[in-house]
Amino acid sequence: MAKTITPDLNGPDHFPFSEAERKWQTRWTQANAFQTPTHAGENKFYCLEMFPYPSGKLHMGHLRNYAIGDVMARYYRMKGYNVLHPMGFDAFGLPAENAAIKNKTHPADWTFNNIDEMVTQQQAIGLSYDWSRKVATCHENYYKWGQYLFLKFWEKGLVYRKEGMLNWCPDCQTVLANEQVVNGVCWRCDSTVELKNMPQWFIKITDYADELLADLDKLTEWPHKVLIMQRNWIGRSEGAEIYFTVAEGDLAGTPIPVFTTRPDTIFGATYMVLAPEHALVEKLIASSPEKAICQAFIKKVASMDKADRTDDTTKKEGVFTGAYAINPVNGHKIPIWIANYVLAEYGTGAIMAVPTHDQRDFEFAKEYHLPMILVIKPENAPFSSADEMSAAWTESGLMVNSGPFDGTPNEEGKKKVTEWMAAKGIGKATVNYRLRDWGISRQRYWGMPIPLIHCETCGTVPVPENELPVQLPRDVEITGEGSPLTRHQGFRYVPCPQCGGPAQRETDTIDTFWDSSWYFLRYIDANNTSAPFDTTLANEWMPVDLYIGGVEHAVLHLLYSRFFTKALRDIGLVQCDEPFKKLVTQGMVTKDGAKMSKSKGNVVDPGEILKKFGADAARLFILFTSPPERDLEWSDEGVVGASRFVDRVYRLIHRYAHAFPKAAPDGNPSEAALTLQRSLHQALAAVTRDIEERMNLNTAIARIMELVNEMYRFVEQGEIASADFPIFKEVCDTVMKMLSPFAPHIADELWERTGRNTLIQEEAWPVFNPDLLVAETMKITVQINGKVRGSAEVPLDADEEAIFAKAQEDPMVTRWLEGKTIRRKIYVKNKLFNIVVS
RNA sequence: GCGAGGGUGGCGGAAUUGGCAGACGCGCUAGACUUAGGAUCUAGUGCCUUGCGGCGUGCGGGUUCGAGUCCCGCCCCUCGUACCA
Repeated sequence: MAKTITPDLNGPDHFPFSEAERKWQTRWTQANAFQTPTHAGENKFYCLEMFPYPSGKLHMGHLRNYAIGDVMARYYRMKGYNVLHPMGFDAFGLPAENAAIKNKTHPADWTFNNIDEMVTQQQAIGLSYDWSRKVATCHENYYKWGQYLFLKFWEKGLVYRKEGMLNWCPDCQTVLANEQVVNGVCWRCDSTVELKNMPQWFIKITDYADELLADLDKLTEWPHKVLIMQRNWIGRSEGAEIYFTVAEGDLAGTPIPVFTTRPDTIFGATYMVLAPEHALVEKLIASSPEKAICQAFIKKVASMDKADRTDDTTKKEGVFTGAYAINPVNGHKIPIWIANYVLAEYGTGAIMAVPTHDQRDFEFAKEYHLPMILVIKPENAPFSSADEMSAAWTESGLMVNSGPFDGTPNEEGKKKVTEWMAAKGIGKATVNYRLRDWGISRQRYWGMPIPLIHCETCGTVPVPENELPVQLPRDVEITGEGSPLTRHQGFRYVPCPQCGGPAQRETDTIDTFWDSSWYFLRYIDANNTSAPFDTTLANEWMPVDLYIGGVEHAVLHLLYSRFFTKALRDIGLVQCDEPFKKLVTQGMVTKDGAKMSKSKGNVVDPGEILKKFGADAARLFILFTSPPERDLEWSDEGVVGASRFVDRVYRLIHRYAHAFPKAAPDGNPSEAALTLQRSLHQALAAVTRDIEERMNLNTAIARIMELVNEMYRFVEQGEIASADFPIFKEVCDTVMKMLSPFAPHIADELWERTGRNTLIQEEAWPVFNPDLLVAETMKITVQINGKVRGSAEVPLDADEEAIFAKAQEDPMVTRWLEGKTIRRKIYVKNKLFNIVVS
């Protein structure tokens, strides 16, 4: 009678997750299990999830984001990498001020309380962060260095001040953020929001436009979608600036530059259009008979909010100014119009209109009966003059009616015309960007004070480095109207650092995107008190190897961070050109097909799920249900499935745990055990590849589930032969290890139950044995005319003849071959055998 | 309009380079057990057909021994963007 191992069926049927979570989270903390070494060393992996705004409550999107990051961090730790996996809080911003008004709390108290609550929730998920590196952007120790970097940007000439358009509520007497303008009216008092010109601080991100665009090509591990969004956002277009001039009157000869991407059509410019806000408009209409009509039109356009004005259902409208311009290439006198379809912010705010070759100009010209001249004529054109055109021709063709350029292919003409104009001094080649400089001034309290002082005699003076931080005063009155800092006498009125005379502090705070543009560098050296971060350490750890977050940050945050990195490189603080090597944009978590939101009432609180099913089940479900990049539909039933799986694993291993310590080789293992061992190595190979190469965490989990199902089939009889037990133990141990990045609590719990006194995460990620991946025989699918009709079990690497012979033993195959002539045999090695018959 | 992504069972999703479509999970059906639980276990579960078999990856064509996968032409959905001169 062979010796056997009997299961202990008295153990618990369910994984006691509450106790286990408490126990292991405490142990991990006590052991400093996730503390990252200061230096990156040979093998480093910087794994980062976008830090949250501390609203006080985690939502499913957070859970998903952190679960994905945690699996990757834990996996690479087991692979022997030094893993930097930090967490922090993007803690400045408007909600804190709103809460302050609503609840009569101080923004600082509200924010720090929320941070504490969120940390508690994050810890409850079992996330493996190095908490000693936690940052909060509203903390003095952080924003001191944000101010320091601001001064470095200042020295580098990247900061300037100019008038900028802001949303202004005339009733509240305050500047509003774009988000506070709802359908063109103030969110609080419903009065119509005006655009107001106010001096603001800007950062010269446009200096880096070309590099930001060109280096997108280096980001080979970013989602294609994000690269395209950034490319469009930067919006580079090559073209020409052409100087039209005012034809007559007081302003005669005054240049009106236009930007065009179609210099080849310049001979077809039959009128020009200025944006209603164009600086020259007021002067042009001053003595015009059309003055009143123009002023009414300008007022009408100004009162429209931007969304309405740019809506594609809005009709193109315009009025004649009464003034004329000279087309510099042919001296033609053309009328100057103003119209709603020309934008002040793009190009020069003025266009030359070529109705024959621009659809918008075409429609406008038809509407207002403006002249048209055909200047690009395609071969076999269905029209021979402008009158016959039913739409603008925007494709290629030969230039006509274009003086010296007649007959030139228009693509060639673009360059030739530009050179010709440049030689005559009436135009030049130019590159235009949609990207504009970054306006960073915010007339708010809860943000980083901008470290500048305005002195009547010295002008704008930076706060000396040794006086940083410029502290955000606590004793302020927050009413929601105006900036509290302007009312704070002690903060506002200070002596000039240069001349000692009376001066005023800048009372604007900085855009919170400033804070989030360099936090990944601070994590590297989070407790440094003499610099924002140590450059040597930053060079060791950067770039972030894996950055995970929502796609909603595709342009702003991710563009600003890229810009910051490049600027800091030029300042000499880091070496890398790009901050994030691989970017993963996780999909939304939806319920009933819609994004979870309070207004839709479809919010599922992760806290409830954690309480009910435990952290491991919650993590497994959210990772298993959808691949990271796709949207995830929440299902209450689905999480039950994950919880069942956790219990299944727990029961299976727990029942045999007693035998683990004394497991020893004892005779030859059975065929069934060897098969199980082979499945293990196949699963391990697949899981490793799924995590590391494809980041398909859903299929990785599926493979582990499959293996566990097979283990259950193996132990169906309950007893395991002693000879088989070492293999069974190997399978269990590997399952625990493979599971540990996904479900760390149960992994450590079972690791302990099976007699270990180490943490499972200290184990190396198991390596599969290629020799164990394949069996001695293989099953070849047999097709006849491409349809599966049978199979052939043959020795490994059997040749074609052998397989064909074996295939004919299958009665189904013989039946389908009967009376047919074999035309062809196709063998796909180790996979499939197709017999073509007729 | 433009740009990008996607369309596979009742549902979420698998299918690595063209090679057994539907892994894994949910749900459902039947049964076992029972301290009656959101417990556990067993069997089944794409559609049509009594069976043989046939049909099946948005639609229509094509290439191929073989197509969810490649090519051509459509349709639909989601996201981003929006008069960018």
